[in-house]
Amino acid sequence: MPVTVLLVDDEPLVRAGLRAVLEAQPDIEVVGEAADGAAVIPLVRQLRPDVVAMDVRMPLLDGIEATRAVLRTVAEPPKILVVTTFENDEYVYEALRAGADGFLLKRARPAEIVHAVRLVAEGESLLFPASVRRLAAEYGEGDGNRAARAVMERAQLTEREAEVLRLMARGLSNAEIAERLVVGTETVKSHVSAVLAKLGARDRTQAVIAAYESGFVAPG
Amino acid sequence: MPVTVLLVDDEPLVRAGLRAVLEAQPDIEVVGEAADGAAVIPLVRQLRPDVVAMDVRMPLLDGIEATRAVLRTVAEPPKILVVTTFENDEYVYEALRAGADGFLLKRARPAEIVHAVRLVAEGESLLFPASVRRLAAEYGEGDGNRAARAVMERAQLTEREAEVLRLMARGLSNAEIAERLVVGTETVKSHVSAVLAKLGARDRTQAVIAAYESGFVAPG
DNA sequence: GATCGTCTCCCCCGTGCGGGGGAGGCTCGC
DNA sequence: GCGAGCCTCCCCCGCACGGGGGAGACGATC
Repeated sequence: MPVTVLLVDDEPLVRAGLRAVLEAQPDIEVVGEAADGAAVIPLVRQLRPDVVAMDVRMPLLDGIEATRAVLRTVAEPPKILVVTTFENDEYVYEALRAGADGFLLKRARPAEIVHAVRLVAEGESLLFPASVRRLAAEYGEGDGNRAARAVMERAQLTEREAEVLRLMARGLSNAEIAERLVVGTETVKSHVSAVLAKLGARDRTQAVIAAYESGFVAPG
Repeated sequence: MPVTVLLVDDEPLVRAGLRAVLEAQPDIEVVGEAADGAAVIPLVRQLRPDVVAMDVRMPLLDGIEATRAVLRTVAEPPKILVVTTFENDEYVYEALRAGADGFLLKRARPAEIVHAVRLVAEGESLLFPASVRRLAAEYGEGDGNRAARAVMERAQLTEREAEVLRLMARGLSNAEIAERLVVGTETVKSHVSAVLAKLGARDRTQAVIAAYESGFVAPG
């Protein structure tokens, strides 16, 4: 059974782009489109998508309000993936507070977009740490950090995973972590993979960046 | 021609350990030992070692004063590698300010110790980022950070290398950095290798940690 | 008793990474 | 003119890493 997606964006071009990227995957199916947040609720009720890819800036009802509305009124709501255009970062953590499961920059590569859809469909919350870093760097203090912190809290790492992430953030290799925790390297690899998936990180470097950006570990 | 090393530590056991580790390498030769900082200067003049591995805490003349004395009085002074026992972190950045080229925890693995000696012998300054992180975590704010910052300043990254490190700290892969800088991936690999060598980092994750710990990049 | 989540360990497999070399072209300063 | 430093690109090579599977043991929860 494929992952079903509903696209919500006021720009037809963006919808077409997302559709092209997602439908290229055999396990993802775009079941509908909407041009405004106001149209989302009936469509969600009718189509029962697994994931809603939702723009934040839209006329009538923006992505944040639409997210709140969906989560408030729909039983077994879909996962909400907030799509942002890079300029409107302050909306991002608002959306996360509203209950969105992750966000994504429009300028992300196709592979990243596909990855994001699959991850939220599986119930993982995510962000791309590098994206947060970029946002934070370009729009003053605070917001990017709050967004990252919000995602880290939502990441729901288990105790063991958090322990592994802390050791990763101290520069240890898998073998060294295994030695430290007195377990096998395969076990460590399992935990590392879980951490990467939950944080939406591609590799251990991005995971460590997320740890710093979110305040999970602090410099100095 | 092998790298020649002078060992300076008041504990014979530590000297014996360092000697065993270093002499196991065909390209490293321990040419002398001293039990106190006061004996260092004549020995340096006589033996002309490439590297002095110096403990910080010693009777009569500590490692910091000994470092200052050597650099002040000897022409073409050797590289100074400060060996610390983990408890005395506040001495570390003092030693770096005094002109030491790097430091090393006694509990480092043999391979790391050898690596450190080779690096400083080649003229690179270094530290082990994970070690700094550890120090900083265990002894409040400031000191570890200052030590890391001092090393980062001493690392003398070129403009290009600094640019590459910034992109590494945003989670980009070598291929992505190459794309961004409009150069080949082999070029990026060269820069990355240079950054790792200068920072004494084993992999890109440790380099990013060093970047955060030193304030080279800042979270939020 | 059955289910779920966590922690543990195992397999295969591709590839990005990093070490080890080398080399040409460029600018700058001596 | 000549070297030093930097940037660029190339080769070979081993390995840690990470994806994608699966599976057993344990405790908590239902």
